[in-house]
Amino acid sequence: MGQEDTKTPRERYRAQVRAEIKEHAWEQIAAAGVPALSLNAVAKQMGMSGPALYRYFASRDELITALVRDAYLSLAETLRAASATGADLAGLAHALRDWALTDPQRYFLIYGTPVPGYHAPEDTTGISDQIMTTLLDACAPLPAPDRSASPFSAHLAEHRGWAGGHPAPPVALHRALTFWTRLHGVLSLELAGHFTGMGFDPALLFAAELDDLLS
Amino acid sequence: MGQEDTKTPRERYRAQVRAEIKEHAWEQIAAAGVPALSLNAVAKQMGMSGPALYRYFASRDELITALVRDAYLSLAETLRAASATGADLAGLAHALRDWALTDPQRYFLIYGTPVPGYHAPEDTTGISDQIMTTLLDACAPLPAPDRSASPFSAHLAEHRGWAGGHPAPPVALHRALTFWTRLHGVLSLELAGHFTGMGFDPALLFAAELDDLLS
DNA sequence: TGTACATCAGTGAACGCGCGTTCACTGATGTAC
DNA sequence: TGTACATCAGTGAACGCGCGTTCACTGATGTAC
Repeated sequence: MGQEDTKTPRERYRAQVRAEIKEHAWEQIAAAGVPALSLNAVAKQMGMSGPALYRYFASRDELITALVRDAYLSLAETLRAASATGADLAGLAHALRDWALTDPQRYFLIYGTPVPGYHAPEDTTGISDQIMTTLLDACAPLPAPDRSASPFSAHLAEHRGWAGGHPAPPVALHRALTFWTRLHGVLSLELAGHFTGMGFDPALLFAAELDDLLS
Repeated sequence: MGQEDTKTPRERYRAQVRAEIKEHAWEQIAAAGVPALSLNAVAKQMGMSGPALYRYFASRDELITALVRDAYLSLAETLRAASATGADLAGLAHALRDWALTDPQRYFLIYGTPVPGYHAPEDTTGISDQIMTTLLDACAPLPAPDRSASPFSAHLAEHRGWAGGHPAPPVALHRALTFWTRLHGVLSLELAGHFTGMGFDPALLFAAELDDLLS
């Protein structure tokens, strides 16, 4: 029953073409957003005929699902890698910001406007658990904030299912959550261009929010 | 040169049909998002032929632009009305949350994923100025926060163009900005469904963020 | 090493669809005398 | 109050388009003996 651990040339080729398709799909998304993603356009860009792509993705939706999963994985891996090289919470914050600025539409594919009917594939919950674990690991060693434990921290202590059994204290749970929501708040508005023309430096606002999280 | 102040029946009729078109457009957007908005589908829903809508909107883009402006106006008016009835910053926060929960896709039409090419019409900047003024009015009378003035507040003091000449002190500018970004962070993640299955109560998280803003 | 066969990537034609938008028109509503 | 004319809302046909997707096929790549 020994399974072959080396991929056949065909398998390698398939994986490579799949990757190339996703590459071009990302370019299209970056240029005009998800709604403009078209299988035929991707095929044309690759010098192939439209139907050829159906050897690699069963449908447009399956391609998008693969892109969503890849985006999630990329973010989780980016944070995990930063954490592995000794980054603290501030390091994670900047890794997150850099990742988001690299490709705003990739960020929005995860955290942007949801399509009312669509539900993300199930395995993304596992990946966001992994992200949460990385955040909680970075929050746990921090000293408790100035203010005494909030009522919401108490609420979190009783509803910590999302932490996946992580032994972080309530204040760490609270901090990880606000790390997520506050930085998302600043980042998403910045990426969407809502700060342009306002005059201040978005990077400084981000830094200020981060500072507040660490205090 | 006296201009008639009473609208002709035809003008009244036109305004009413325009409103009805937008009404149906909102229903479609609520059901399947902006990309699914189709002039023909709206017309069919109204029992009209497709081309008839071109008497009221020059193109699909112009209809969307009108919807964006209406959404902005609705939010600004909601906050202004709350403020006029004596609401403090906490009152504005809850008015904002209620407004967003009423129609998530309307919220996302303003603050959601941007379409790379598209730029909002210019008059929206005037409306968001109005929103900012309402926020600043509510922030001005609050006592300075515990922590001393942050470096970012100093930065804002020198880059206060977005405040439209409002005489609020730097800490108020900072508070109005974080009011916006933090509540948007919590709200947008909640509306996008990123909290579902996590176990905690999004309303309590919102309240906790608001509490922190007021301290 | 060479031949016979199976696998499978990619093509081209075709389908049905709904989209935004134009155009020439009909018929009702409003205006002027 | 009645007639003649202008305005304009709405229709139906039509255009061109690009989409996702299917299908029967060709030809190259890999496998088995």
